[in-house]
Amino acid sequence: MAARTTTKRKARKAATPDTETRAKTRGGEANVERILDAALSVFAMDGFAGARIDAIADLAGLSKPNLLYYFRTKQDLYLAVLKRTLDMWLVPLARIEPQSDPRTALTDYITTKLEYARDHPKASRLFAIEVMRGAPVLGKVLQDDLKQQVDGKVTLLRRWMTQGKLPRRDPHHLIFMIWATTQHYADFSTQVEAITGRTLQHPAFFTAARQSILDAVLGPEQD
Amino acid sequence: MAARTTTKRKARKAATPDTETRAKTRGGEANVERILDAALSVFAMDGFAGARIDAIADLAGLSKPNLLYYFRTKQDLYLAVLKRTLDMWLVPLARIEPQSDPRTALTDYITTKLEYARDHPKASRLFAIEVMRGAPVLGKVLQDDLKQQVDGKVTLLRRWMTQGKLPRRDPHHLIFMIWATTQHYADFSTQVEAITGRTLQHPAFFTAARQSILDAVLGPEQD
DNA sequence: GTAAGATTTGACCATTTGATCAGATTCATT
DNA sequence: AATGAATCTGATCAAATGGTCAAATCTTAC
Repeated sequence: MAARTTTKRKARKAATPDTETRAKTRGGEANVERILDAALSVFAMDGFAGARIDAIADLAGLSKPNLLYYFRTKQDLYLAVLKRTLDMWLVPLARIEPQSDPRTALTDYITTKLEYARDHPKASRLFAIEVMRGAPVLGKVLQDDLKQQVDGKVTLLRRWMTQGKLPRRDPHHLIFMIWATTQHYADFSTQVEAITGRTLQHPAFFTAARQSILDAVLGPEQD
Repeated sequence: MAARTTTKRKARKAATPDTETRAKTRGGEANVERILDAALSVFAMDGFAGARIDAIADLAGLSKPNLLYYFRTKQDLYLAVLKRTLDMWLVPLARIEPQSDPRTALTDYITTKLEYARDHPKASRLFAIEVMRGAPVLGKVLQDDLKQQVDGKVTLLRRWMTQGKLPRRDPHHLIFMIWATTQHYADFSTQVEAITGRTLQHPAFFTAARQSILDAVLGPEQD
């Protein structure tokens, strides 16, 4: 077992180092990214408690002590991964602005979220795991940053609805519905694929999912 | 630590044994249920790899060897918990039948799913964790039982839509939307509460969530 | 009451895991 | 080439973990 681990690492190191941008940056920075990628995979799969540093190190192609040279504890690493992913997570919502056309803004938002679910399913699962655990790390961020942003969008949506530019719905639940449905395709891709045989990777499937959400959120009128 | 564990257990045992139906059934059977409840809590929180047998035993008020007397391995216990929850999970969908009124059937289904999310959030999270891990245990069940059931409902929904009894939507994505939104309130209750300050426990909040989903699924016409 | 079985426990074990550390190796700069 | 800092490794540790076991305690049937 220990032998296999060592073998794996040596294999990567012995392999051509030109595949990655090894010479471009200092070794350290490239390693940090490799570690964060590996950590995302493992944390998203096994959760914080279930994740093993060895597994992350192996996946990153480093020895365990070497990984701990960059991140001193498992907690630090978990925090760093969450932090890195958080920005990407909050950006799309901010693009719903007062001067936007309501239906266009929501269409773009849904499309972006679905693309994100397609292209970054692990990040989606990481957040799911963190939030399902009661958000011990992100709790503050949810209550502060996220709540504030959502509050803003809720009043904006409400205004648009009052002006008849959007079908009347509870704005909070509307947002939750968008989050839930889009993330569902990432978090439950196993189930989705077991039932339909398709993934968001299929363009037609992606389009159908997108249209379904749009119909549900924007009502019957076509866009 | 070991001291605290022992204390905890002794505390429960020393406490009034009349609270639970201790005398009714043989101790063993009552313990099995207590273990399964505790296991559900812990597995739903920490996942399979992260769950600690000690934690489950403590929560169930038993010693670790005593728990292992009922379930010989962690795997066995995990399987038993999943199995116990699975039935409850699949029942509501079956109640959508050809002779049902389409809109009533979907309304009932959504209501039931949302009630389930409110009353059994841990079960919902357990499934979420299992599926997110790639469904290593439930994989077969998803591909066989669940797929077959869904296929049946999909054709039924499609027929109803052809007959104009339901708004035209992709039936698969319609079902996913119902699953995603209802489960969202269970799995992400932390986030939902951080943003709205409410839970499905609030009757008004429950009703609003229910109505939002109904509006999205059934279209604008009131029921 | 007592024997047989069911249940419970404390002690214990092998393995795994997060983390440490001293020393080796590599790298950049002069 | 030499120096100092950055990076990396093998060996190792203490704690935790899943699981075992023999013995103790409790139940039940006679």
